[in-house]
Amino acid sequence: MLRTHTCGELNERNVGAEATLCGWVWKSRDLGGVLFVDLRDRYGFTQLVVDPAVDKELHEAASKLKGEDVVRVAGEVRLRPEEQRRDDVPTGAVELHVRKLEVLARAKTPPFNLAEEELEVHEDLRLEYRYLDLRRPHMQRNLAVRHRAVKAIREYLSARGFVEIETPNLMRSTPEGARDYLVPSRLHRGRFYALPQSPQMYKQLLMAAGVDRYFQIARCFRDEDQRADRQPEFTQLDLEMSFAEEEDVFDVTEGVFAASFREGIGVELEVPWPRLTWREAMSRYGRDKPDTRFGLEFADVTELFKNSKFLERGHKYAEGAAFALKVPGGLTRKQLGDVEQAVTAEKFPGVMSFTVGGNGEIKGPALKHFPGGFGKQLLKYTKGEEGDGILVCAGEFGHAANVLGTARLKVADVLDIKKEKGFNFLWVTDFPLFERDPATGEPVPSHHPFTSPRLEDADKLEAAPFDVTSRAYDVTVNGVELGSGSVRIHDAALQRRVFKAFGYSDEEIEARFGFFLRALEYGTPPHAGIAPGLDRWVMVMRGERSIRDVIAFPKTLRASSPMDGSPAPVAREQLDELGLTLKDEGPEGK
RNA sequence: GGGGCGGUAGUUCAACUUGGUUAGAGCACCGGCCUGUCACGCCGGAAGUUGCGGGUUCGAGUCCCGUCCGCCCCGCCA
Repeated sequence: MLRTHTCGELNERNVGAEATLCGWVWKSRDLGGVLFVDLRDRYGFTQLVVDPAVDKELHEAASKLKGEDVVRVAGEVRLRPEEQRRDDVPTGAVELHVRKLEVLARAKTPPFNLAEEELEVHEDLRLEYRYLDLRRPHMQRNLAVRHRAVKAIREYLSARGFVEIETPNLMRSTPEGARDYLVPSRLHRGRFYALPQSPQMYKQLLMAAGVDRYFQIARCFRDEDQRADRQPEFTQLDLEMSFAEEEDVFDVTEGVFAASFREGIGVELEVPWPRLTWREAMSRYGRDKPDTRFGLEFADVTELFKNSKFLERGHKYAEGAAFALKVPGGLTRKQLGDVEQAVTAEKFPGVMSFTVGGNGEIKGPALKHFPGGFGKQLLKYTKGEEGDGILVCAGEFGHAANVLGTARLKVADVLDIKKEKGFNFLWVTDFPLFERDPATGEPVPSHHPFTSPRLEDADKLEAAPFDVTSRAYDVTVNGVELGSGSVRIHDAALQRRVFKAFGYSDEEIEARFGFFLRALEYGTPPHAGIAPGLDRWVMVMRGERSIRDVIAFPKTLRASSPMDGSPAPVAREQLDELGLTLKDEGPEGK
């Protein structure tokens, strides 16, 4: 190695020793005589001292160093003068008095300032020069935490008998679900592979293969519109267990998260995690991924709206419900305006706003729509007190809950009560197998078709699909959905019925899933699993707002890469070889 | 597909509300001074197709239209 130590390593114990360091010039302070240079690498930074009185030539060379030059320096480790020691960095007590300097690589002036700790640079610029962006200590830490988390995951699962197995990245396209990324085949003209949206069927086939306990740090691809927490390619911890039920998956998942938080950021998670049924989550928080770091729970006031028009409007197919959200101390006019704006973005139904006046009198413009006893009842349900605000939303169950859920999050936002109060992990269970299309009333699957219904509900699959509860579960933390899983169907006949209930014809079932059903006919054990998204996982660990900050080379929201210019046009010959012609060249032409 | 925010010096921002002479500041960069700094300090300098195209106007960074790029949200993500 060109170095004897890293830049984060030297401390009091090395005083008097000779050391050779390699690293990037970070910040330098030229006092005219003595020159200080902070030399940085992945491990930290060390202050170099160059004294012209010791070596004039060396000092001259050192004073020409610029930010991001890569150098190798050798010298003696000395204690800093007493009053100049820093205890906020591990190397703060010492400095290296340079005797030899070698420039390994010169750097052009970087396009943005790497000495700034904050990430506040236009993101397209950060992505274009990602290798510079990643040099910053903050990003180095993100990469390191991710590595430690993955290492802990592998160790934890391996110790519990899980086997890591790779599954194909070139597979058959399945038009349902997310849009596939397609890969044309050269050897089979006109045919295409798809990149996996998840290894779902493969891992179930591994259960059929007797693997018993499988996991994979799996790359997944979905060609859908992006968000701060969604990338075209992302990583899941995919795992599956045979002869297992919900409790077994919960136990392993809690264990693997606890291990990763311990190893990754030194945080001890409390397990087991609380559980909420989907219905409870919706009725109390208006989300299937509730942020429980603050209260603001709903009161169910459906009873007050019985026989009212509010429950009939906009939900001719589904069950109506009404919820109330008490805001202790109320909201200012501006805060209420912000909340209302957040809610109207979701269109209907609206949120009614009331306030509690002196001697328990309810006030609000919507009051005129209700009979006299309404106010008193509302107060009773919400336990409102003088000065409180009460927001109410009534309509179809899911919509009303969701709209008030949006209001709840905005209220927490404007009152600034979210903060960072640890990690509130939560299981959400008992999802309905089908949701209702609000426009048509038709059943639409709320999970993938391999999710087992509760066996006692299986009879209702055809007659009353909305009454079927699935054995699906989500793991969420602080309002972020980290992953979902389920007990799977392992019986071919039941799987066939569910495919049909999902609306597939016999022909479609055979063409797309025939091989899979066949596997189920050869003795597939009961099995269950889960697939938490690793990017969000690490994002939450690091308190980042975007998964882009925990991915080394992410794409922009438009799925492009400013650094390498992908996606890019390809040569005509490449298309010819694949038997492809373009209908048009796209907006960029060529 | 829809809505919102943004794009001004290498960079982070100001000037835009109310159109008006030469578009400013911090950091970075270049030059000079400075021997214990750690956001070193002081003096000076260079640095701009105001994303791009069009329009209105005597005059546009500023107003209007279009377009590109980035970010945030809705739809979408079985």
